[in-house]
Amino acid sequence: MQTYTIKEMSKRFNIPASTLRYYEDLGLLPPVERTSSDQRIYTDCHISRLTGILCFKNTGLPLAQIQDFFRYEEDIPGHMDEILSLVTTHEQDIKQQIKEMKSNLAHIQHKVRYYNGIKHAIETGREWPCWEESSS
Amino acid sequence: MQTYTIKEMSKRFNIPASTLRYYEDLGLLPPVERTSSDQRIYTDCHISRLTGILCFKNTGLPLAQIQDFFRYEEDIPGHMDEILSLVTTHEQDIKQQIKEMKSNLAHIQHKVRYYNGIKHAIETGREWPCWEESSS
DNA sequence: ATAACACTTCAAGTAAGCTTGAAGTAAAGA
DNA sequence: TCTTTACTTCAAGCTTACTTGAAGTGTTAT
Repeated sequence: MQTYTIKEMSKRFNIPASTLRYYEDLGLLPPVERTSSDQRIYTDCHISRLTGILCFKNTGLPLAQIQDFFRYEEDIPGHMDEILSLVTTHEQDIKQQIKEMKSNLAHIQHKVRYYNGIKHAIETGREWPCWEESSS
Repeated sequence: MQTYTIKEMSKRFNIPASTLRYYEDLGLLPPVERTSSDQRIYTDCHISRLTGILCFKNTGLPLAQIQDFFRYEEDIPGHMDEILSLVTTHEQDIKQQIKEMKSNLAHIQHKVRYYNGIKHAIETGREWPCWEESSS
């Protein structure tokens, strides 16, 4: 069975070892085995759990709700409604976030074009280009 | 000239009045005029500034960098490089965020389908549907 | 006029999510 | 063997972004 040290996990997921310990303290990660000298030994089950955690976390779900999700998952039939409510709500939330992101991206891109226009005008010593307005 | 009370601004942008005062303290909002009894009078310039702030903030730019941006904007020719670096960096950042969001959305949607499958199996009293695997 | 409510300042408090430091143990290389 | 390096725990500290509370002033409704 494949195992991983805390350092390997840290590199693989690009998060500090301290954060891995913190998540374990919170109960977000399932119990981690130890070597005789108390060093953590992670397995593929931690890999997949951490992947799940980061998928939720990176889309803005608070750690407390991520915790809820994995607690519900211990007894799926007993928590069907909570689980489905959590994931479908979060699905809608992500869709909304993407929409807003795209709209905001358009605004930022407008600014990029605007300032590039000014920069070009300054460099070529020409007059202020009046064909575009301030964006902020 | 159109003016707005703090309450109107609060409703319009759906942020508490205390946050508007806080942004003003930080210098994120340009100086706000007052009535004889010291109540804030916002104008369209605050509307557009706040729109800009929220566009940055909602895409994850920290308030400190938003502050930088608006300080740079006071003297655009003197800060061309900083401004362009800030906005283009942030543009790339948002694009990356959207990409990751979409990928994470796909994962969450997989979970939604997975748990809906289980729910259906439970409700119809049928056996566990083996055609789909755990997703977390 | 008097109560209720909205606004003001300013300092202190809160919440989330880590991060750091001290003090100790253990393995690995010169 | 000695030193460097990596890990350990646990509590305390930090950062960001607000939020709340106290104490006071002003405005509005009955």
